[in-house]
Amino acid sequence: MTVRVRFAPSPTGYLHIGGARTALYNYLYAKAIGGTFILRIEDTDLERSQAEYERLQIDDLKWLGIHHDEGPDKPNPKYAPYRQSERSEIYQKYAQTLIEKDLAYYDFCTEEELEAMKAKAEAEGRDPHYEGKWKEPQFKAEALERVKKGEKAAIRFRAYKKSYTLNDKVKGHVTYPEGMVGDFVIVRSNGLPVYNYCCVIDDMLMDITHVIRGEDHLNNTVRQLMIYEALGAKLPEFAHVSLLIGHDRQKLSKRHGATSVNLYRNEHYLPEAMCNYLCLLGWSHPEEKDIFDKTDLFKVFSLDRFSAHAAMYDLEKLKWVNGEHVKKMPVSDLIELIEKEPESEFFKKQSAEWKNSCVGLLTKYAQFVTDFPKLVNELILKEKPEMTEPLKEIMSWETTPKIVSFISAEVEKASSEFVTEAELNTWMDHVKKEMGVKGKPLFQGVRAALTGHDHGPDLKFLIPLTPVTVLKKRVEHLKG
RNA sequence: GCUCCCAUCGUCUAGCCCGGUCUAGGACAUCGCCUUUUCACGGCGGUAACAGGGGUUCGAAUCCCCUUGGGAGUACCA
Repeated sequence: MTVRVRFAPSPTGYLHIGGARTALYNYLYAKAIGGTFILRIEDTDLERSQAEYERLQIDDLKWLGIHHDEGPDKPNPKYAPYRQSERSEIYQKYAQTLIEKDLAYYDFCTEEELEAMKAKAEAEGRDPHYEGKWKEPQFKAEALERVKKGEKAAIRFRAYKKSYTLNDKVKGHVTYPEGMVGDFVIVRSNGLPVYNYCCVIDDMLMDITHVIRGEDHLNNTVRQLMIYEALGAKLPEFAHVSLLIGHDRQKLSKRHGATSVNLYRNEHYLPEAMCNYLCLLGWSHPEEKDIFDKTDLFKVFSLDRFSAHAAMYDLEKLKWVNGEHVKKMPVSDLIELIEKEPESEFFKKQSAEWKNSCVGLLTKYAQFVTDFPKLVNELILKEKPEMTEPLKEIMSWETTPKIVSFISAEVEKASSEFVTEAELNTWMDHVKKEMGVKGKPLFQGVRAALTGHDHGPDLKFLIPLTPVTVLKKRVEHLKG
């Protein structure tokens, strides 16, 4: 039997970091084992669901390189449709069967009655389980009659009075004691089914073999276990992955800042880096690697390397992972990405040789693709760098003004667009031999004259990348 | 409140299932050193953890119990 896994988001907002991680785990498992990855849309909460979010989430998934084999846009006739809002008849049909078998019943209680019941139970120290009259068999005929007349009623599942044990792939044996949940609603009075119910119907009908999802569903699983039992359906394997938490150790949510994938996408993080980092939160590589790509994961991903405790989302490490992926990327790919960045007009106009050399030099300093245009602007194109304290210090040395006027004259003489490394060496040699300056005053002086900075990348690579026109302006600026 | 889950460096984690090889390994961050005629890059190294208490055992990070702490769920949300 082939493995079938699913990611089932609710289109109530942007794709969340945590959702992306869950989707990734499902996707990786399917790929690693030769299974099928299904995307199902859980839009039964009509008030909060929006079609636009479905599109946006699928788009973010695509960006991350998490591609589904089946879904609303790629239906397999055997399992379609993939939106819960389009599966109402199916849920209704099964609900009817459950009622016929007395495994569920209609409930006409109003919200107020329910709340009163709950308050009373709490006051008496009992679990707030449903104790309305409609669960009694003698009211079944009346209920059926009222429904036939068109009266609205919720459908409630008759919870089994027994304990359950789940053998979870991450948590091990989880025991749900008897009476943990009371009779719960599976279909709302407006006719729409509820998550814990349609989730089971769909997983059953879609032949889902492994349910990989967040730990926030762990307690709910007992309800689902009951429905599986009532339906006589085969249980899938469950893997409840630990939650992602923020710096306050609370479940990661909007108030923790950037938690939606599109934000990182907008900031031009590399999708491979996002996947790499997300995968690392709660899962470990068998060889203890920190940096890897999907091709590697397809070979080694398995469900037995999850950690059971929550993982704190740490932007610092994400940034580092992104930097590692930037460094790993082929130069030609990197150039292509840099050219898509805003403010890279100058970069685009340069020769292939210049670009290669530039990327080769700046990669060490860049953690993001967006850093390249910034570094080019700062290190190569800036004509009037600020007079910083360390720079003032260098200017105060008695040798520096002499170096500056020498360099100034040389730069004025230069006729080509760029200075070559050989030319730069000649200048350095001159300062060294004719002016008798060496060591720190030599290098720092030349650096100050040509870059207007006290630090930065190696001069012999940096200066040949800098237009002579810029060099001229810098020396002028420094002298003035 | 009740129920469930969890507990190794500041953070992500390896080790735990199958006790000894763990004076607990790696990574991020942090600090220091080296190299570099400058500045970097880089290299090397340091600080830093088995929540606490009981058992079991010749021996426990690893098995059991309790305490504490954290998280989640407890909806006609998903």
